[in-house]
Amino acid sequence: MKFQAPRGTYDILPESTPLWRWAEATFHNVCRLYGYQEIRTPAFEDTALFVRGIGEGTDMVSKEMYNFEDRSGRKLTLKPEETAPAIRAYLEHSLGGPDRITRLYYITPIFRYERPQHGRQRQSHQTGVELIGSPEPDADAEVIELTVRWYRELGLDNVSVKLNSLGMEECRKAYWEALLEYAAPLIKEFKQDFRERCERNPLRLLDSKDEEIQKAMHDAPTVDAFLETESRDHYDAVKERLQALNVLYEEDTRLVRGLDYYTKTVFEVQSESLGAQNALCGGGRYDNLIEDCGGPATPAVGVAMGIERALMVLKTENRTPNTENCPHAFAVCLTGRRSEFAKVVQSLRNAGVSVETDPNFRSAKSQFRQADKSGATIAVVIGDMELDSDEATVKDLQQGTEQKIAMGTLAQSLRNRAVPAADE
RNA sequence: GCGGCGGUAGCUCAGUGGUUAGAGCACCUGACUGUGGCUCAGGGGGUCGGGGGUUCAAUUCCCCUUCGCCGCCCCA
Repeated sequence: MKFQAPRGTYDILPESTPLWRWAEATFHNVCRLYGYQEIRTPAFEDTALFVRGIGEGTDMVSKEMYNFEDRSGRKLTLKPEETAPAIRAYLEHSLGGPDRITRLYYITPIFRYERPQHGRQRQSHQTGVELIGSPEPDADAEVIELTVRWYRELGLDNVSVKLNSLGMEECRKAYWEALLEYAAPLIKEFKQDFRERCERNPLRLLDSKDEEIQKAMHDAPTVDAFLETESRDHYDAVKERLQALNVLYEEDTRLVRGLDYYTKTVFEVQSESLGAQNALCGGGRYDNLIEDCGGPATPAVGVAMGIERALMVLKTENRTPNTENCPHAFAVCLTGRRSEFAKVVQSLRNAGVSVETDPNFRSAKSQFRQADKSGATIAVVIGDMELDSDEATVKDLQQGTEQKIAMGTLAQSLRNRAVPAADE
């Protein structure tokens, strides 16, 4: 085999596309319940958009981006996330304003140059929403509740949200310093690369999986002590709203997200069935991003959910729904008069009956075998006999029974037996 | 980017330093000159991931590479 999908990419084959369409359809429906409108943006953007939006020091920007130059030297990047592009489009087309509420949602591939492993690809797919224009805790709660609702619709009904508040810039700075101060005596013993990471973002000290570091940081100061009143009140109100809505959450003062733009609320949903890549989604408030992208100061909150990871959990928990996509009828051709056969099939399709055929016109046995395997519930037999008598032979593939039906009423008769069409 | 494990048919996997590399499932054909699922008989399909080395001889041993998996980092 000469060609294969590039490293970290993979094909979604016909056996699983119905599952994907189902997952996406549930997301479209959930978003509609809240009045979110879909947005689709290009696969690539100016590199600077991500550097600005996500933060220069983040791993995502410093080592995970697919950067390239086009023929005229423009610096471009395959999008590693959708929030920055969505905000760019929002500003570029004036979809809202600081005094208006704008609700956007998306389903998109994203690209990150990482070492692939289970649950982590170089191209993956995310659903997500952005609620723009509200500083209120009710907006945070809406986004979190929407997230949980999608998981529930997918059949993951016991997800628990990890919740934290990072506060605003001032308090974050103070907290960073306190953290570094606490860790100063320990930090010398850490490995070089980890030390550097801590200098870029001391919050990294908190969520390391290294046991030594975890032990050392056990008694480290936590953010909540540093939250200024406004963030404190906001955080309390978010929790109160979630309680009112019966959304389960766990406070986690160690919850840190890898993107610089978050302010105040951050949240994540995790699953044990995922292994090391245990995050199902990540989100939070980003009150400064829009201004940083050149727009007017506008508060916003959003979430991004990994489609692969949601499907992985369904799979490991054996809860994938039955989403097969079968033709309704299989037309068996037992005549050399192929044009006449083709016209019968066409008339059925014109009437909305899905019909599969064997373009190779193999033996009757073979065509019935194919009909069986296609999943069709009905075989329509068209041979010389049928064409001459103007009556099709219709076989029920489950029962094995046959009957003659006049060509004129064939389509109507098949439609009456039709299973409900797959929702599109 | 770092460390560890792996790659034999479309899929799941046997196998051996030495003739034409196997099984199950899947696929195709036939047993019925126009009838599927069950059964039976036959058939197609593999550069043993790729390259190099050791050897009289490599799918098997060694090195490199590629892809996957696990962990770290990080994240969806």
